[in-house]
Amino acid sequence: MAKARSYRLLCPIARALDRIGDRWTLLILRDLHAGPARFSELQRGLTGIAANLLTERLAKLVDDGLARKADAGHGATVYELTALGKQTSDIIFELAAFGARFAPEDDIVPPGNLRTVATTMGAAARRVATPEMNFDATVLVDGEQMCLNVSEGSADMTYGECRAPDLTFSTSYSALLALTEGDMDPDEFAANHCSLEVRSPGKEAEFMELMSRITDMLRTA
Amino acid sequence: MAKARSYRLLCPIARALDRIGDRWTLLILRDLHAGPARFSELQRGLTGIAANLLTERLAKLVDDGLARKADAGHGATVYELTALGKQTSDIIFELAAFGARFAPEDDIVPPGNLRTVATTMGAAARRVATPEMNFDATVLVDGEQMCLNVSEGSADMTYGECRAPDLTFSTSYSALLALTEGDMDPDEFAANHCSLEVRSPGKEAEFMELMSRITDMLRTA
DNA sequence: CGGGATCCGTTACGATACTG
DNA sequence: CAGTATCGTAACGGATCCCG
Repeated sequence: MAKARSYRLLCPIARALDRIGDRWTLLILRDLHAGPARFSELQRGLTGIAANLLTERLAKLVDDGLARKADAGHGATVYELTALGKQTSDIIFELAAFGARFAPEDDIVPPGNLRTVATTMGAAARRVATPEMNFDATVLVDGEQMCLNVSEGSADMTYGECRAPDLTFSTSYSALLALTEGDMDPDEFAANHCSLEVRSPGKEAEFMELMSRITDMLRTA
Repeated sequence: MAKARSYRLLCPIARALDRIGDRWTLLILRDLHAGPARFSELQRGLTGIAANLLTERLAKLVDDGLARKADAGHGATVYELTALGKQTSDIIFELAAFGARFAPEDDIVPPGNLRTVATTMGAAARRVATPEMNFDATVLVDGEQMCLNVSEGSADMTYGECRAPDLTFSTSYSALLALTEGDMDPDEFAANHCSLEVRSPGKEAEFMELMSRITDMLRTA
């Protein structure tokens, strides 16, 4: 592997950046935080990353112990975070919270999948979940399925199917964006831009409370 | 200004990285978090950044509203963070906390000044200060002076002189490193590798408690 | 078809030299 | 002191090809 450009400075921030500061690396981590993913799935979510760069970045992440290759059956391999890699969650969240302060530019391109949404909401949920909250929910955004598990003050959001959800929440990406950018108020969102199918009665209050805290936290300042 | 490489993705993390994700930018912010700095002071702290890159990055930070040029008197100009730029403090801290998990490599170069120490300790202090703590301290590391202000649960650490410190704390960078890397235990540090000169009696307990919390938080895992 | 490797034009970086 | 100018080198981005 080519010895990448590195700061090699005696500073913890520089040491962190030597591992995750390269172009694309943090966005790859972002998608991996939504759960294990195949090469092509990552490539799709990162709209426009060159294949060789994705290869190179993944190799470095594996080499540094932040990710690993795993067998997903059927001869397919997936990349997933190691325990060390998962510790980047707070960095990812702080970046998302800071980035949420800026309105999107005009000529932006939407990501090829919504792993970014799962990661951002999951990291936010981890910050605002209370010990009393306890549920599993399917979250559908534009038909893409994610699974939110909350228990004992901890939260985890994965891109993909949910096994035994207490409820299913559906909405659209554009409505979520309008909500966090302050272009739509929460009542309007709750009334006309999402739907809730409850399987375990009583859980919907917990869920909506969490959603409200998440969007508060990610609102454009 | 050359239109820099940018992700232009519909994702808050990408929006953040479009502003602060370029090489060197986060390290420049790191040094600016220690207080206003002149061009040459930044250049020294970043050991080896090319002058044109520093120029370019500073221009972009100013353009994006994270920093500004200010008059420091005597015809000197300094760069300083804006309110928006100060909001990167949590990102910086999370990077430092993550980077602290890795031991320094062998062939690293020490920074030209200790602004990195001021920033890292300041960001950590902001996380662990309690509302009961209230003091101003001069911190001397290898003779470089920094000023730590703590009041009402908030904390701020600036590189430079302190006006009316309640106490003066002296130590060396190598001792601090050994402490956070677990190569020296806190008692040994307190006994033989630092000294404390107290001006306002009673404040030293608060200070040492804060120091202990900071090093706990930054200890290599 | 998924998971890369290889090639090549373009852009950014890094070092040094130079200027107001 | 605070940058600008220049230029060789390394990284990126897009495309194409390879292999199971």
